[in-house]
Amino acid sequence: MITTAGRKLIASLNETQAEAVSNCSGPLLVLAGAGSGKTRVLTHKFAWLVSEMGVAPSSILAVTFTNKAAREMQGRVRKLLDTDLKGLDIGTFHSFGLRFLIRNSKDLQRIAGRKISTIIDRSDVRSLVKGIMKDLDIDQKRFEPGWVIESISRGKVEGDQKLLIPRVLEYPVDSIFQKYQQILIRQGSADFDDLLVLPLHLMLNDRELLNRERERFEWILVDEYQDVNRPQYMLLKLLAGDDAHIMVVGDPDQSIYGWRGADMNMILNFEKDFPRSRVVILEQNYRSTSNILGAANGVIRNNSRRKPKKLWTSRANGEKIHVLLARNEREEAAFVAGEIMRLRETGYPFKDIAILYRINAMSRLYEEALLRNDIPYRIVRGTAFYERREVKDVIAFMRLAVNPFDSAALERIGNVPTRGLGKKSLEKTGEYIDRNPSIFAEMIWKEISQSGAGLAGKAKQGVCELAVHMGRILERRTDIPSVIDYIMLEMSYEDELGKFDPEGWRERAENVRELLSVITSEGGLETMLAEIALVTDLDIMDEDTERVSLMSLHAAKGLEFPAIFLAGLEETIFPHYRCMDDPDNLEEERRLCYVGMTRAEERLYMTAARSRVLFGMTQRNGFSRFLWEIPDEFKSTEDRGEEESSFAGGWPNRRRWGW
DNA sequence: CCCCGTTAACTTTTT
DNA sequence: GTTAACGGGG
Repeated sequence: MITTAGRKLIASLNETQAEAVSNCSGPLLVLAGAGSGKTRVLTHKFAWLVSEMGVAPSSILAVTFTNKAAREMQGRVRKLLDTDLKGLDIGTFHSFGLRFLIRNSKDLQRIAGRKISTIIDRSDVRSLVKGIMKDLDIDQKRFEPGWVIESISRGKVEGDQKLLIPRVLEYPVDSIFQKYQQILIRQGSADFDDLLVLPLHLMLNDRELLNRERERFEWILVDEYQDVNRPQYMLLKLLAGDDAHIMVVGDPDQSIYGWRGADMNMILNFEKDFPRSRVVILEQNYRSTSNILGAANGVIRNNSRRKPKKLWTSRANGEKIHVLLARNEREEAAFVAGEIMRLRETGYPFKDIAILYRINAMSRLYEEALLRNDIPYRIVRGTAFYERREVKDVIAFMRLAVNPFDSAALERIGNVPTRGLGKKSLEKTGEYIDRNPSIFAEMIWKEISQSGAGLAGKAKQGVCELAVHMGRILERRTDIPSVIDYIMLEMSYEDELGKFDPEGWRERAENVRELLSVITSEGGLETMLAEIALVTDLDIMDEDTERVSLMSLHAAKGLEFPAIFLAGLEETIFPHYRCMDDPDNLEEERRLCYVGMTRAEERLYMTAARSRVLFGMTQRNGFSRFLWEIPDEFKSTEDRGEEESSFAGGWPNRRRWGW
């Protein structure tokens, strides 16, 4: 029996969407092609569960990949249910993990002997690993820190979560890992992987805890299932239990995070993993014109490992894909800017337009072209907003205040503004803190402000001052705006910004204030610090401003724009040279291209340059194979031809031959 | 011990 | 063009 409310919920859906929403009899896999209404299905499912199945909203766990997706889902669910629901558990895997660890912190201490006060991000991990490598005398040229970090992460993620030991590692990663882990535990910090692995560890070792968590969630909804990695999968499996009230939504063709450990097999094997499961395939695309869809299908068709799926649309053909083969990257960028102006005249506001590229290093080129044409833009870096120096500094002040054992924070801002604490003194201070018998931050800072941490002279004075400041921050811990004021004014960090960056300090100070708008200040300093690490640039982008968006293809996942420029379509850039040797990686690149193309609703431009100056070198790499994979019927190619050789003198790094 | 200049190296994608 | 590491002067 379906209620009126239920009928209303379903009325706006097509047949397969409705099937996905109303079928609650067992595990459900929704294969949702690009633009087929996947978020719609998720939100309606949520509402259906509440209004038709009588499930309490708080016992539905909904996980997404970005905070932005979570927020959007939350908003749409609220609207559908037309209530002011509290306790909606919609968030990212990582924020779920974090909240899990917070609410089970006693068990975390008991079972794993760990306490989480800080989440460390990529750059923290980087400096930590580099420091360790230095200590262990490991050549950073032979073993790139980036590679080491990746190996550590892989080791952790693919390890034995019950025993909490990594996969077998080789020298030198094994010894670095050990030290790394030791430091994390001592500092009371967790990396991103810990947020997934530690909850698993707890549930695998404590039956009662597992049951408690299982009972919490009657239903589980998962977005972007094609991008889950092993611990995420295990988490879901464990929480779902035998009766498996779970619906996952995803598209294998949009799996683009394999390099980060995402495993497409999870979605390909769903039916085997979850017995008695059903599959619903959404193939009608509501987003793009049929030319765009045809072109995208033409590209993705070249992948061998996929579930065949034929997306279709009832929309008109629309314009053909405009392929531009430019002479050089400057011409390409100028074309993009010019075309944007033209589009605007034909009725596309700037906010409907996006430029996508494979590597962030390319953003500057298009940025400059837009600047020259007075086109407003914003760059969306997928990376953490708080990786901006000023934001990071301010957070480091707070982190250190709350957690004196956070040596990364100490090193970062112990001497900011300068107070006579050099590298050596900071090191000594760190050691002194580690030896401190107290575990309470207040007492540690108080003690140091009197003792001077065993230092002498100027350094002693400096460390006392630092400790006093830290104490003051703690006193304000429930009032975050006042903490920020204290740091900016009393600790004269604002002056410091002015010294460091005389032109941009105003904007930087503004960024710090922006921090306040991102965070929920209830819950005080500690909660905020934990959550802030999970907030990215993407999450604070304001959609309504009249600006063109610039972002990497990865950052564009889940977004859509009426007009899209896909730039830099040249071999070794896209596909990227580090992905070209291995067929699996190449297929991921192709999926990335597919993702990019299907972001477009009406207009799609794909541009390439015969020669490109990148990283200070002129390269001629040939046009991307993806361009040739687009069937001719869907594209119109504009070839600007060869560069005139008489201008060859203008190329400083031009190779002598090779083309 | 700190600061500032220089040089050198290096550039995928990110929760 | 950019940031990180290094070395010499204060």
